[in-house]
Amino acid sequence: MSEPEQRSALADPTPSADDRVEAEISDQRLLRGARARREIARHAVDVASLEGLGGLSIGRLAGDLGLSKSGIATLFGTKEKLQLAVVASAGEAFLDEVVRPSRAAPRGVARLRALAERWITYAETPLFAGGCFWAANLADFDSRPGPVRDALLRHHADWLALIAGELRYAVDAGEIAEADADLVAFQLDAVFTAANIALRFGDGEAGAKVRRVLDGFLAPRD
Amino acid sequence: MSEPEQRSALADPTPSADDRVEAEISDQRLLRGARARREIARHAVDVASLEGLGGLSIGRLAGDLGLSKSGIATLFGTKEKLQLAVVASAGEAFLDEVVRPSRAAPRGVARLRALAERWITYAETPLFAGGCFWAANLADFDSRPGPVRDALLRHHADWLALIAGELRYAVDAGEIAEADADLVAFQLDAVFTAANIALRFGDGEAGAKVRRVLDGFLAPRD
DNA sequence: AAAGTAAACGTACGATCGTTCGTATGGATT
DNA sequence: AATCCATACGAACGATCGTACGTTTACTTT
Repeated sequence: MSEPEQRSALADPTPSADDRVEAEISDQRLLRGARARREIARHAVDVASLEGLGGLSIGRLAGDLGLSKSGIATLFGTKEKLQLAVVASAGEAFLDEVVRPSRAAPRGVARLRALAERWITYAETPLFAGGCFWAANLADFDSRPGPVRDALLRHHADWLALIAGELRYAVDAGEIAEADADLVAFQLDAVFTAANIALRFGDGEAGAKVRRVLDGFLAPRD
Repeated sequence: MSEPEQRSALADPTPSADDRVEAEISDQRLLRGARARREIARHAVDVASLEGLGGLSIGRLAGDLGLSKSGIATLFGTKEKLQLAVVASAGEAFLDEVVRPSRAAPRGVARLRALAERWITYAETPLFAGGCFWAANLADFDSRPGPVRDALLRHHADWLALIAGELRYAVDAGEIAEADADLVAFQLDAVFTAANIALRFGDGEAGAKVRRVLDGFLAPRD
């Protein structure tokens, strides 16, 4: 199984993690399974962003994808493992859509703005049919202990750490005034999440609100 | 059916709405039904704050309360009506626990602080076993059109309007510097929601974070 | 006293849930 | 060539879901 480990997927470099994994597979059977798992998980992310991870059902997925219920069941073994695969897939997509592109921008304020713009696009686009996958599921699982909750929490912590890190960089570089990076990151994430919900409820100004809040925090120091 | 109407329950005065309704009932049968409905809905709020409104099941409630499934079904007619009753009950509880007590404080900054303190207690206390009922369910239903979504949205809009109103008062009274009340309300609500999730994930400092953010917004003008 | 109505229950329905078993197929290993 | 293994399926399982029907009980109305 090699060892992908779990040290902050959001900070990890290297393009497209599971493509690399698939490239190492020589056995055609395992490759087929890996592809099938990936495709199923990707569709499941859409469903879960709409109905929630808890509302996911194997039968629903089978119907959507024209597969058999038992086929999906054998591929993932158990529903919880399916949910974990869905979380991992959503993490990959988030990495590709939001985090990685922002690395083109220089660290600090510029990268924070890039992250925000990417995030707004990510939340507005029906990439995930139901909006932000994390916002939809963190609340669902916050009172439901288990591996799925842990995985969601881990991603959230990584995301907060990513924002706080850029904020600290911006402070150290003198781009913005001294500030409690963790608290500001907390606020920014809160605004992201609230904007996602506002978007889902038809508030077309949600993106603009995010930009205005961000402007407030990233004002040049004097 | 008299006419309770729906003009911003959060702004409405008068103590304890459904007690008043019950007082007007002379028919013992209807009174019994009203009481039963109320008790079921109250327990369902707890369950829904834990598992979500979507995860609510009549059978589960029947088991918890020692009633029959069909008994509950007849009392509410349909599951959607049950969900609406649960939303209404949660609104009443929120009104009693957070909004009404804060009216003891004078309008403006003082009342905002009172609201925040009340909210922190409300989120920390296992009044609702799973934390903030609204935070748990707004995300669930944001992509699920229907009366339940509308009811949740209505409450959320009332809540935002309540905060924004106090902010405007504080600005007009010269307590705080000029600010976009709607945007600040948006941010405060976002922080409340994020703090609720943080609390659910064991972050003991969530309450402190809310206070620090609030302090930032309520700093005296100059 | 008779008729009517709402609450509460038991039972049953069709549907869907997650999971398991047996089996067939095709690639890998020996 | 024979053996092993992972994918994929059909079928079936026990459980639970929301809902509907019929009946009993208690209270109100006529």
